[in-house]
Amino acid sequence: MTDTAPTLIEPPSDTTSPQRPLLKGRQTRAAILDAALALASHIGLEGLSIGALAEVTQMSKSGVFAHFGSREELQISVVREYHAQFSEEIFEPAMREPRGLPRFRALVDRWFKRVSVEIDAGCIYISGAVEFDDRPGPVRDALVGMVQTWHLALVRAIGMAIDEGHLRADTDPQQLLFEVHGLILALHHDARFLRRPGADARARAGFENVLSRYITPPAVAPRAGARRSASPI
Amino acid sequence: MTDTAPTLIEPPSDTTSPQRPLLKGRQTRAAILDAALALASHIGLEGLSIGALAEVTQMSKSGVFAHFGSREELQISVVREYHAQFSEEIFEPAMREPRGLPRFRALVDRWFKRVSVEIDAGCIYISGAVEFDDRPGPVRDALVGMVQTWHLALVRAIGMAIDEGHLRADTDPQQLLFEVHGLILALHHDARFLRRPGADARARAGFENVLSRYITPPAVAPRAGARRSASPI
DNA sequence: TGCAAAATAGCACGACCGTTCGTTTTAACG
DNA sequence: CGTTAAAACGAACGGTCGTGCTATTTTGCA
Repeated sequence: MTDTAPTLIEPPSDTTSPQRPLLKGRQTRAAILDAALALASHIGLEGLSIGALAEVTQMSKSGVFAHFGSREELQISVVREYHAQFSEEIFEPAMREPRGLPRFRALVDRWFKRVSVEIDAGCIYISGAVEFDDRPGPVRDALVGMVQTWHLALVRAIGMAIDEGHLRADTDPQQLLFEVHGLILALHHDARFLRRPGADARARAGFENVLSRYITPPAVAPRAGARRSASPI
Repeated sequence: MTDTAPTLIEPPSDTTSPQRPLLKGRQTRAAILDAALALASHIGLEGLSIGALAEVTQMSKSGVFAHFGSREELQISVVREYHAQFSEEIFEPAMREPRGLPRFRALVDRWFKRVSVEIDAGCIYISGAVEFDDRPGPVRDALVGMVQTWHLALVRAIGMAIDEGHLRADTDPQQLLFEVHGLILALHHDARFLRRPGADARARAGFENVLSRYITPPAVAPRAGARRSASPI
């Protein structure tokens, strides 16, 4: 293990040395993948069609197809690409925050932004989860693996916040994650589907509400059901 | 307005008098719709195909098709059918509970059950929301309308709980709904997609957590003149 | 029982799907 | 340069899709 920047991505088991084959074909593959990601964000992974992709990229169907070998491999590549972007835009910057509550807050904050602000790019983790919850196969496996990786990272961040004393010692990290994840999903639902304007504020208010129950009480006798005042935020 | 049992369904504007055409065709239509509902629960509304439906119901494609006139009308019919079942199994029984917190609890409890226990029938409101968040048209409109009807019913129930003094007077019904809806979505995600065993318990624990923040404090000096009855749990 | 209408079947259509194959263009490199 | 392999194309295949037609069967009712 060398000392690299934190990432959610494990190196792809590097069988072929990637030094030589950096031909021009790679960059068209990247362009196709970009278009595929945008397309899948709108119509879903199952809606991805090679024909539509060829039209967007101004290529022939067979030209697009050759880069992936099968539609399923294309879908998996899109999932991996999304994972990479997700890691780069959300996980890695947040990991530069100090461990504990600030880092957890940064993770959730960027997650909120990603789900709500990005109008033209629905979250593939969310849409994929619904599309593939009853569809076994490699695509579903890839999705599950990456969602679990991301959830594990959040649980770790919560654990650190407990260790640092920012969150109560009896906090159940999985339960906290469940509740926060619910806010993300409700935000996605209200913003994208119902197109309600205030969804972002609702999610953030909900997050503060959830957090207030897990944050360490300042210095009060721990009586159940008691209100708590300000704390290290 | 006659005094009917409470329902989420408004009468279908009855242009053609439905008295005569109660022929045998109606019940095959109902059978098709049942199969379509089961099919759509697995592969989604977009995955519904008339060919697959014909195979399941042992009919010809054109025979199935004739009952709806178009695929889109079939999808809308499925949404309406789901809405009717949802109203019958969740809304109507819960409306027989006493108004206030018990009724709201009953609504949420049955909602939880519907999303988690029913293994072979994913919630079409949830899958439809993801499938149609970027797909304008009559199907999306129907989905949005019915989800909003259901949410409105919940907001009304929350409002009654506030009026009854079961919930704090400063409760924001929309915010409470947002947080509870998040728990539903997280439950759906964890149970159906990740197939985590404890999702149901997490959702219920989360509900109690959310509720504890909105419930009227038991016997503290009341600031505003809000009436309260015996602690309704 | 007979008749009209409703319900279903059968067939064909154009469009799009993923995929294969052979050819042609393009890019990399000595 | 020329050579060679990679990359892209074009056409075609079998298949499924939704949707029109026209028959044929079935149903409800006098």
